[in-house]
Amino acid sequence: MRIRTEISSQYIEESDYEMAKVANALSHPVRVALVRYLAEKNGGRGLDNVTCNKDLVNMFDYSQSTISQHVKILKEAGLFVTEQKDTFTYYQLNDGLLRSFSNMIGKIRR
Amino acid sequence: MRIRTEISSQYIEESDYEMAKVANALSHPVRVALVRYLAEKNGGRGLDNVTCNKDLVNMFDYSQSTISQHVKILKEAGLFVTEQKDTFTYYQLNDGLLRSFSNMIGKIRR
DNA sequence: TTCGTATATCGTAAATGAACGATTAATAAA
DNA sequence: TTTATTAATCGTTCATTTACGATATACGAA
Repeated sequence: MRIRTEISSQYIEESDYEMAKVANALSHPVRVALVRYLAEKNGGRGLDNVTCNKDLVNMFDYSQSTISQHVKILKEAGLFVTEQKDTFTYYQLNDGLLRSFSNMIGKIRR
Repeated sequence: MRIRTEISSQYIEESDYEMAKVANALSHPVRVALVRYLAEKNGGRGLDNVTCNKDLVNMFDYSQSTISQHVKILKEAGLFVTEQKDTFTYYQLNDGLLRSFSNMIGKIRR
């Protein structure tokens, strides 16, 4: 996402930037699948059911570094939150942001 | 959106590609604003109330060619539909796709 | 300590994206 | 016919993205 900052249109709102940020995180099929996988795996419960990086690498035919980078993008957008445990990094989906994103779409539509 | 096609993960689904395609179209704040503008301007009524390219160029501080390119991306994703009338190109929002996109998010969340 | 495992990060190549001015094509107005 | 307007497209420049292998770090196990 490369955005011009010098001149800002009077019409573009802060919420447009927020929406674009989340949409950007979801703009690659692997990242959509990663989100879906986490949503299917953990229903918002404790860490027992949460997925670590290794799981994701095994799940997708991409290298470890590529998965790590996709996860980083999801984290930076706020869709993934992480928790460290020994050498493992556990991921959880930020369902609140996903809901908020959905609400933003709804707001545009009505 | 640049995607590897040779090796396809067993986990990535067709719907992930569809979601990514729409998300990609919404991954720039100007395009989000364009969608919002059309949604606000036309409530799905006739062409009288629909917006042409010139309107958009006046609304946003971007060059005509840049707006045209953003519109093209929205059209290719299916979010904008167009109708020609004289030298004017009128745009309308494909609300059905926006709703369907929202539904896909809902499907992931539950 | 040494080895293996787990992840993040670096560096890189190729592809794509963003923004613009200039050009083109098509119609309307003069 | 000439001129102006609308909007798409071309060509260019520069930034970012994607994917990977290699490296670095950090911890646990042997």
